[in-house]
Amino acid sequence: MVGRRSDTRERIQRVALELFAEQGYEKTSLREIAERLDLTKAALYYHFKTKEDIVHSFMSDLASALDDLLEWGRSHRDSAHAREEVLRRFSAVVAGEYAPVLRFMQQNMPAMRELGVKHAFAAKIQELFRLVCAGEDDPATQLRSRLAVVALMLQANPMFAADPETLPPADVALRVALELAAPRD
Amino acid sequence: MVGRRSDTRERIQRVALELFAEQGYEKTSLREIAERLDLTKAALYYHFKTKEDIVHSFMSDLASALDDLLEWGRSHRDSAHAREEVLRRFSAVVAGEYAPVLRFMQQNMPAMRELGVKHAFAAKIQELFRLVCAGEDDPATQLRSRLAVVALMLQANPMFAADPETLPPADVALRVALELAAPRD
DNA sequence: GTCTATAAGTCGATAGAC
DNA sequence: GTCTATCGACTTATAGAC
Repeated sequence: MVGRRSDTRERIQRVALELFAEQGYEKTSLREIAERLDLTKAALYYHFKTKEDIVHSFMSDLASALDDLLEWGRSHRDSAHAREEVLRRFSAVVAGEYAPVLRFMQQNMPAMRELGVKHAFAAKIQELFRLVCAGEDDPATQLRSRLAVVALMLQANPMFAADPETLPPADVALRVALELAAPRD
Repeated sequence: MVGRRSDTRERIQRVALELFAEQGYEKTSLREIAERLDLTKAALYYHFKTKEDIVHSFMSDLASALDDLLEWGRSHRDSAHAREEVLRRFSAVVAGEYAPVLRFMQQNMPAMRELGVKHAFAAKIQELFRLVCAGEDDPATQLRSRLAVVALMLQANPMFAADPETLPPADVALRVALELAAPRD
């Protein structure tokens, strides 16, 4: 609030995220983002140094949220309850305010690679896998643990919804994820 | 074999598929594809009318394979054994010769939408979901059925592999998919 | 079938006025 | 903070020689 003369910067972020996810990063031009906001390209360049900079701005927010999550997970290792809580918190991240960012990523993997943000994100997801599978080395158990995480991420992807128009409720995805990560009997 | 003067057309398809999956459809120029094959752009235009045409050429091959699969599934409805066989055949498709096409799709969803091939593919996946979940309407059961399909599709996506460099063996993915689609006890 | 050359357009980014 | 105007570097696609 303090010192904020206008919200143009955040409006650019929101519109860019939406268009990048819908049409793809490369296919979305700065001209199109500017037109949507009744601005010119030059105005965009006042708020962001480059087109890539817009992506970095919201990717670093997500990275911080994931780092907090992983830090909590690391400090509560080797507890079944903690593994469940990690899934719960991850579900809250991907279904909450960061859902548009998750959607952008799933729709723009090649762009993420070129912008140099894919590797860092992949590393965080890999650590999440390790926290959830908790040292189990049976390949099937590991795959189920990864699917638990995927079940939550897929909430941001309309393609895999039951009804293509309506994403499944977050609590269903969380319940299925928890049972996938639970030890077999 | 008969009538094939050269294999240039297939070499273009293979290289384009690889580059599209790696760098993205928009980011890959016809110049780059031509250079990789020691050809010129103009030579590409002899074999394909447009850049979009290259994509359509391998997407229609995959569509035929999926249509065969769905046709078989429709004619063997309401049998648990048939539902398992559908998953087995789908696994063979996505882990076999069509794996590069699946990988292209997962990396280029926005491009697929714009090329007008996304909707047809999404419809086939939705029908596959319906065949696998076999009329169950419990949301959790439906989500598990979708995850069975996703477990198989993810074989084409290195991001979700246990070891980022090595995709999990197809038989593990199939086994987990089968148990996800099986009725609960 | 493959080439050279070029048309026609879009893009990201910058300079400088206000 | 936002504008107009522009630059240079691409891109897809075509024409026509060989």
